[in-house]
Amino acid sequence: MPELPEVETMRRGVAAVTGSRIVRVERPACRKRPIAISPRIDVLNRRAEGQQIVSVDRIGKRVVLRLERGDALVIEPRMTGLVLLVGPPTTQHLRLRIQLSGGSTRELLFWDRRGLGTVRLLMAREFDAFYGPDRMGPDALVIDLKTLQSRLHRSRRAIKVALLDQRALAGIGNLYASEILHRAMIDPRRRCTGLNRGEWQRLHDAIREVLESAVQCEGSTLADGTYRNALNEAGGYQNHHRVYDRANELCLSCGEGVITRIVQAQRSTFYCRICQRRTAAR
DNA sequence: CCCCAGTCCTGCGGGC
DNA sequence: TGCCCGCAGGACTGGG
Repeated sequence: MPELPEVETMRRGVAAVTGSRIVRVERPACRKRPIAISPRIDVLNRRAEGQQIVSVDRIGKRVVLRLERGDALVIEPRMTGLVLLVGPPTTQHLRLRIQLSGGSTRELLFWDRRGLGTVRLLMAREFDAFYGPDRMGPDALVIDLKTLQSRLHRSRRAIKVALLDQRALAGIGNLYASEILHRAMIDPRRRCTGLNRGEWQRLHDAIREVLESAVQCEGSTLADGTYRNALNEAGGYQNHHRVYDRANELCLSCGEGVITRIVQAQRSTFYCRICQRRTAAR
């Protein structure tokens, strides 16, 4: 679930580790199947030990700790992962403990209930193979209209599906894709090729507006309560959701349309049949 | 190029 | 009451 706003909140929450040094990275004893860590933890430690963290960045939906020798420790929370500075929600799902020195923070934690998250230490020359421009599009928070349009307008896919393509633009996931298209008043089933100039403009505005508000609210904590910021506090943007997980409820914008749930590319899409009326272009 | 189905994983809730 | 099954969707892979 963590998408751009949640991961950006995590990044900001742990940015204070900048300047600290990595003492040791360890996997706490955990009855669950271990998450994917590369390279092996002993090799990772040999490379990372003693290195200073020079910045905490975000690339798409990942938190990136840049190290002084050019390495990058990339944390990918996927569905249920959290990057934390304080005690985790449960000890049994604590996956990684990064011990630090030289700053105000003693340790940085990675917690993940489902264990789909990954952690990898990449050397500078490896980085682009994983997260270079061939693999990751421009960040959704800063992409400009022309770039957005040029990256998507030739695609024959439905716009909702295309927005999830991290090579086209990075950061949007299933929840925000529905919210963005509702704000832009575009039917999620429309093909990219059929969108007109005004619709691209509305889409670009909506991407910016939805993601910026969600970042301000520190992300969305859904009913399962999993997502938390670095201090284990819930986000607030769930109170601003207009369509996500609201199937069969009335649209909060027009007050008449019923929110419909459909499945696209094996994922739920929510939209208002009235606000997001399909046009002839399909 | 694009699309789809399968894979990983855990906790929850519906149905019987 | 208890158990099974399907679902949630991040990213990736293999096949058409």
